[in-house]
Amino acid sequence: MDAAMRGDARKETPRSRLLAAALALYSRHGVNGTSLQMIADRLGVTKAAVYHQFRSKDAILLALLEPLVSDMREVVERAECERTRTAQVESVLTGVIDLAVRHREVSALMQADPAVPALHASQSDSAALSERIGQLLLGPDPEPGRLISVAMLGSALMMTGKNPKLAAVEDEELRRQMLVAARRLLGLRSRG
Amino acid sequence: MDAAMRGDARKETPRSRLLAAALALYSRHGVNGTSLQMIADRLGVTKAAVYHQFRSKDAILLALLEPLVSDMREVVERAECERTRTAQVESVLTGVIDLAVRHREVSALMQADPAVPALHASQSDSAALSERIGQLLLGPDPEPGRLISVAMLGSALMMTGKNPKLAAVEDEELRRQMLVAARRLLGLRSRG
DNA sequence: GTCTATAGTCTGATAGAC
DNA sequence: GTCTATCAGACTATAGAC
Repeated sequence: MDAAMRGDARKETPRSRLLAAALALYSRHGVNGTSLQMIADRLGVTKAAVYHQFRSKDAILLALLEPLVSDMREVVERAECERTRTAQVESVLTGVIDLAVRHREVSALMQADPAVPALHASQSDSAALSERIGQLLLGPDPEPGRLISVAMLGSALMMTGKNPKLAAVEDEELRRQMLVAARRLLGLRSRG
Repeated sequence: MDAAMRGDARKETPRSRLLAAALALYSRHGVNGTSLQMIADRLGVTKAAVYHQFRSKDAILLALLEPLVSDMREVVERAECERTRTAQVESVLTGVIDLAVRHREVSALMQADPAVPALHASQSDSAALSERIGQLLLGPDPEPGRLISVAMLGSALMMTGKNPKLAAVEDEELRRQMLVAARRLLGLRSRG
């Protein structure tokens, strides 16, 4: 794999440092509550230096969301290939929990920040992926109770990683416990 | 009860209309994504007319949160008076679900909007109430699994009401189903 | 890649007439 | 209670020197 690196995970570049700073500020103050000046100040540079890396503020948000959206698409498509309802639910549940844990902050941002739907009105639609995840968990003709359980699960999975009390919990532990709790919430038996 | 009305529920006043407009905009665009001009436009008046009702933008948000914060305090204080752990959990769970359903939009705002913690740094602290709710649900020396279940429950309860798929569900139905789901999530037996 | 400087717009908030 | 008019400051974004 060469210099074309995906997302922000590869190496310490000016771009990746900028994305990390932006994510921290977006998480705390929201996208609309964060100015380019704040991002520049945190990096110790000027606004113009920020604009050298990204052509607009939207582009920064898009770059932050892209790895998560990409992974979401993969999870959804894999789950939709399963042939039994049970296997679909199992696949999407483990997949989404894995996402939510690996991309803790970005998940909460995508779920809760009003700037995200405003942005994706024109871009690769995260809302459509969330919708497909919901459908996979709901199945056909869901009862009201199921509808409500799935709605609760959606918020819980995407927002929980942001909880400061869980900051010290390691990924594997968090993933395992969230899966157990999610199964209880949906009324699934634990896997033997 | 005379003209001194609490919150926004009492009657159709200019003030209550303004709060309703602000809540709708805050829910969709976030507090920081909503300008006073947008609120004024929605009411068909000018910004100056808005400033006649509220001395600042913060004051509008504070007025929106006040009824929820007040009800939260009542729920927490009542639950803390219970003498057994089981009764405490039962009390806080039913109380919070009732809140979250009655104040659907405001609950999501309080839980997720970055403007709320920024505001309550100086005002009657909703964060402290959320903390006490968490403590009541956790109990002393919680295991990691319990910690994570309660974190998930917190997000789920406060955010679920905002879900557009549940907009048509009536309060009583939503309350009942959320209680059942919350009990499953926490591993409590359903009440006979 | 980073800077200074600035354009043009919108922001929250105020003053004062009606 | 609502208006017009205005303020000072912050905002995103651009231009061009180094």
